[in-house]
Amino acid sequence: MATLKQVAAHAEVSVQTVSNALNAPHRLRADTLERVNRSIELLNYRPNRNARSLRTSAVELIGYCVPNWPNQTHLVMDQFLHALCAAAERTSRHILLFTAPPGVEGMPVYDDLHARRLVDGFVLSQTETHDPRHGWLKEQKIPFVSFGRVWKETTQPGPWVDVDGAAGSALAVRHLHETGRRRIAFLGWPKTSGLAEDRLGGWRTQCKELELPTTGLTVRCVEDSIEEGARATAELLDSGQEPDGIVALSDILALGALRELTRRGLTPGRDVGVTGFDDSPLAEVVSPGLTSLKQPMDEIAAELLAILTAPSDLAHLATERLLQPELVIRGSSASG
Amino acid sequence: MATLKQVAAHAEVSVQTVSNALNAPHRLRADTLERVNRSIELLNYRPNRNARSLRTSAVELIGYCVPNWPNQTHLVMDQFLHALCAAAERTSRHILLFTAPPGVEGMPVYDDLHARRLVDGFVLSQTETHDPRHGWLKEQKIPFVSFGRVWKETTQPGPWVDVDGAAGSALAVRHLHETGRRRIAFLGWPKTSGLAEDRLGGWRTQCKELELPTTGLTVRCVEDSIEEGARATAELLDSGQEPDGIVALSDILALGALRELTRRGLTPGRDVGVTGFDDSPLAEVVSPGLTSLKQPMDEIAAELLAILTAPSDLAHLATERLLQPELVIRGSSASG
DNA sequence: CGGATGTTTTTTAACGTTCAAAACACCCGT
DNA sequence: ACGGGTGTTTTGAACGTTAAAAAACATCCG
Repeated sequence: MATLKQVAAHAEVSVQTVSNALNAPHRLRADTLERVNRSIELLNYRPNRNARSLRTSAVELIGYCVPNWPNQTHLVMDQFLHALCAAAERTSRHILLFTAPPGVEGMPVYDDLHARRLVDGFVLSQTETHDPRHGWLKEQKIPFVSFGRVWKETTQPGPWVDVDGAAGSALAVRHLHETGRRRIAFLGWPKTSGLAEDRLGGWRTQCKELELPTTGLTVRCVEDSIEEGARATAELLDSGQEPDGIVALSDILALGALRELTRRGLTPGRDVGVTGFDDSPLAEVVSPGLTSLKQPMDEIAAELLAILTAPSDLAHLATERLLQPELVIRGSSASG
Repeated sequence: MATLKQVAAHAEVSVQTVSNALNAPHRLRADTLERVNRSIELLNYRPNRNARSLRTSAVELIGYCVPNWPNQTHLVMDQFLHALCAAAERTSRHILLFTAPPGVEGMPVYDDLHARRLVDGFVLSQTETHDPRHGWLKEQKIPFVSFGRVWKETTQPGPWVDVDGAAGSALAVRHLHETGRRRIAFLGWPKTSGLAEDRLGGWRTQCKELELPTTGLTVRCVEDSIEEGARATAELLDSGQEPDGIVALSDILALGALRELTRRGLTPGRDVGVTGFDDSPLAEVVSPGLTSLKQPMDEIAAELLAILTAPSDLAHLATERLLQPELVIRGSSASG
């Protein structure tokens, strides 16, 4: 494995000159640069990242804790990871995975990774209502950025990127309204989830704006399962509210809605329009296809990395980014 | 951030002694060790991994290419990653993610990561029929281990760990047989997939052994979707073969089967037993729950890491490990 | 007490890179 | 011819660690 020294010897220049050829080529005379580059090419030289990191004390690795507790966002985690990786690579960084217990128990792990210089900073996701990580990391002055707001806190420590769930629900409501629905229900989760409240709020606001009814049109599901979505839908259909549209808080719940509708001989998309959230692989694979709100993963990842890798003198700018989801329309909400 | 030097000064020993306290404590006199450890504790010292890696030329990072092409195993990717991470950490290693184009196009990326010393080696997954990576990496003498065999090759370059798909199918068939089914069908994929042939073979062999019929009881689905699974199931039901059990090659296809059965007024689990593959999160969340073959992720990850981190003098031992899937029984195969 | 033996600790020299400063080369105007 | 600038290249030191060798220190035994 060639080193700078060997390249330098081959090109008959000093070691530093080769280093400059790579990191500050404008400093070299054109002919020297070319000669050095030829030697680099010829010897198939690649800089040793450990030596570089030791010297510059920047490892260009970003830690991401791979979640293991069961959760709704798992179905799109691979999309997120891929986007995150790709975005990192665009700034010549990489993602380092690790596991940590949830909550404050996990903090030593974050601390350790940073202290041993395995990572420069962290991307947090799976943000929870009283997530202790943000405050702790900020206090330790460890760089991080959060995918997802810490809900119910008036001001959140540190930078974040999130998707506007309220706007997403509103988008779904408008779409169902445009396709002729007038009694649009919402399948949600208990109040404890900030995410759920956000999406619910968007549904309510948009319904009000369009002068659509909301009372009796919301059901809270106790867990994120197809079964529970079906049960909630049944409850809705039996309540006499006669919904002709259903905005579900997750694709899984929406799948439950589809199943219950089908079971009752109703045709999703024709009789009742249904939308889900997150545009998981399932949405495409189910029949009729499930209309769903796609999170702009590439944009999210790009923003996360932009914030994390911003030079520290700009670190105060634009550290809170609320991105818009996109409605992917499929058969489940075909014109009614 | 404390360094060895500072700890050494504090404990009034040489730098090397502190290093030894961490890497070869048996070499120190008990009282010295204790004194050094106190200083380490007090100064909250953590070794700088870059400096260590530079010196020892081992980074203790393992590369894993995050797949982006649509594929059946995505639904359990998060489980796999979590298991892999945890296994890596048990040997004080970590997983580094990267993206690369599929096939031979991606080889420069692997090469680069290794040459720049970002990783010690690789875990490959998403193994394809004519996967060029294995041969290439072996030729380059870059350490790797494959999750999944390269199919249709008599001898595969390099070590691998895989799950015995044939045994899995056989397990499903035996289970359906034990619960009273006698006409067990198989929902598969086209012949081009080695994985599909493996699982199909297991079904056929086990059926023969139990003297169950096989002719006319297999359908090949052209893609891995619920729709296609339902279509195939319909085809099966219309063929006059009257299957009372269905072994599906994936959870998604099995879901299609469940849907088609329900649509026809048949009760999955009572009238027809259905099993899927991979025990994705869906299997649990659907109703009735889907009986499915769980891949032993923790064991897989542990084996992958054991092979990858084996001292090179043992590298020839046990580098091919075929693990057994486990049948997770749920409502879809309740006693007939 | 002197040496042999074994244990513990220190010294020296790397690993491969980049930073800061110094050295060198060249051109220009006076 | 000389001082000053500008552009290019080299020198020396440092980043924090560990391997190998050397040195220092104990211990034991005859």
